[in-house]
Amino acid sequence: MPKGTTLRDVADRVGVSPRTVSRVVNDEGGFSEATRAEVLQAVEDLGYQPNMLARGLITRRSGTVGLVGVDMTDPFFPAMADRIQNEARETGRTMFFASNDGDPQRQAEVFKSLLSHAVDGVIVFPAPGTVEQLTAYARRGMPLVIVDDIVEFPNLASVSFDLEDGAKQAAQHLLATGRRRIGMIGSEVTVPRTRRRERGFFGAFENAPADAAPPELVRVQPTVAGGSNGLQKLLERRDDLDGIFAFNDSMAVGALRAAQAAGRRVPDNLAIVGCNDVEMSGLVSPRLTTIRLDRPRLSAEAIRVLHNLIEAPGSNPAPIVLPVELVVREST
Amino acid sequence: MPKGTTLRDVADRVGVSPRTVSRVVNDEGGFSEATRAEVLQAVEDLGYQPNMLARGLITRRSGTVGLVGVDMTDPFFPAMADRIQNEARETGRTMFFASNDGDPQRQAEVFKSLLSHAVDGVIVFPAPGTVEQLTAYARRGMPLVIVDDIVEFPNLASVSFDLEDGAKQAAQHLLATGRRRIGMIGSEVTVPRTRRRERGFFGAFENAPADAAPPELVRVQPTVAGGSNGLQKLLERRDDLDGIFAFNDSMAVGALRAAQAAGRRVPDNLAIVGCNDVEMSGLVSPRLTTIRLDRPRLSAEAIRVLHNLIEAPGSNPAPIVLPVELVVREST
DNA sequence: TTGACTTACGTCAACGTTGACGCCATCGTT
DNA sequence: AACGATGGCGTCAACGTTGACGTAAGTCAA
Repeated sequence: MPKGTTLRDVADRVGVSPRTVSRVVNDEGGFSEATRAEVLQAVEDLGYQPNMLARGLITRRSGTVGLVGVDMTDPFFPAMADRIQNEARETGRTMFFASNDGDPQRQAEVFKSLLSHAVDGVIVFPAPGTVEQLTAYARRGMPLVIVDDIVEFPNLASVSFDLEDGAKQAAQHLLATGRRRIGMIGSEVTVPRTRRRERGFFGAFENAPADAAPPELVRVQPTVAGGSNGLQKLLERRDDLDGIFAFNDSMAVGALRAAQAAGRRVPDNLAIVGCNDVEMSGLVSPRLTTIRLDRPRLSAEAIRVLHNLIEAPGSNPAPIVLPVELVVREST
Repeated sequence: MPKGTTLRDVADRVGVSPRTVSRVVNDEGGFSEATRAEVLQAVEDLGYQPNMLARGLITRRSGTVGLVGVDMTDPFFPAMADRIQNEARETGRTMFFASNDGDPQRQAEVFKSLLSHAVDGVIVFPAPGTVEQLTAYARRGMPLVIVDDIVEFPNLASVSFDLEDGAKQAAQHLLATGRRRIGMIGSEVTVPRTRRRERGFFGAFENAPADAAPPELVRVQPTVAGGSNGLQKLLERRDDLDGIFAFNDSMAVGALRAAQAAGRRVPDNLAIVGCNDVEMSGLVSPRLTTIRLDRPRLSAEAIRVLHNLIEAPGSNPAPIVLPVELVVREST
């Protein structure tokens, strides 16, 4: 990119020093109304745009934020990106966008490059097992918002859904609707945050009716196929199950299909609760009872706390855990 | 963000000048093997990361590219973003991401900020009627790739699908399968690039069988509802239509629904061809015959030509127009 | 009238890096 | 032995901006 108009060009045209132009452009005060008008006119005439690289070099603020996702093609991710980008624009920042593909190595590369570009802050969906990697960046002074996990650290905020409670609600709902032999199809990817769903699920049985059987758990791949597989495994283990909680909606759909293929009627002799409320869950038949996550709110909170962190470097905000809601549809 | 490790820090530790460290880091040559090893070791030890702001200030290359879309939540957009981001990373660049919401004003703001950040190049899905706005940036020296339109200008490349030919193929297919009273549901948003589909459609009738009726055209909103509406209008105008080409798949789905609601059997007494091959088109019943676009290829070409432009500033590459393919399914 | 304050600027250096250029050994050639 | 070429550095300035500080003129109160 060739040279653009600089403060000096504007200054020369008006007949003041570059410093005065800078003051006007940044509205710092310390100039007369007449000067202000002249400078702004010249800025307009010359099409002056401040050079963020030069500005950032000295202020250590580049006017950028980063969004690091796991996989851009994840269906709900673009919506989040859109919100964050719009919000960033309103505070005069431009958004970097990258994905870590769930790979710690790759995430490290991404963060290196973001650091190189002196981003003002980053919202990240962490790759599995990278909390340490991320806190290291927070320690170096990078304002960071971790989504989907609960972390406490200076310069770092975390925003997540209360899926422990969601899982508990799901299990309680199954119990409350009379199910007594309940299994969970969990994910074989077990990082702390995925464990929480299992914790909530088992927690619901602490004061369960006396005739409730001990809950069952299998762990499979978090996919539709995994869900089918998980249901089969559960039925092999105990073929009189009457209630299922699945780790996510994809797995619930898989379980639903496998149940129907095995001749079970849902919900009559098998109830299924999913988790995540992706669009798919309302389209299958029967429509899936699931845990609804308020994703727009998650985006909004993430941006809000990121801006707070940028304004108050080094602060240590409490983790934000957003409530979730059980949506009862046809599968229970 | 606080101060990080600089060239000077590395230089002091090794006992050379910052200039030498710079040479090693950028592999410019002009240093001994021993020095090189020492420097790289120190870089490693200190966790040195070059400051792209400082580097960009002097080289006028910031190591960033921009991707400007119309609407991030557009279903196929994230896939494109993903490819571009991955490709950019391989050439050591980070990707800015923004949307113009189809609004020229907003697009102008986005470009201003990208210019501020001295992006090395931008791939843009232009907001309607903004070709002039964009060529102005190309003239200022910003390497630009315009997607979905055909533009010739220095410093600017364009990549699009040959939808004129696609529309022609669609109409020819309808004719070849015996349809003789054919209508097109066009878009009421008519910028040059949307007109091309109409041109191709009408072009197919130039050497049509003698018994083919003159083609009909209505223009409606490019949505599912618009498609339904369009079909009704066409049938009011001429209720013996036996073939429809819709501007896009959403409209084709709308037309399909309206046709079924009006008691037509598709394809028996009304054939419908869509355009775009979005996922939806293979899921409706009957599955839609449509024009398939090779979007991964589009992404790849866009990135390729952008890199060419960045390497050869001021060049004026020929517009790239990618072939499209008619996919015959059940609706014809 | 004086001195402290304020307003409206200007000057200078610094941010971290690279381009341009210079310098001193060392080496091979004639 | 003298010479040019080359390798391996270092020095200096510049990129465009802002922080820190200086200063001259004007204002106001005592």
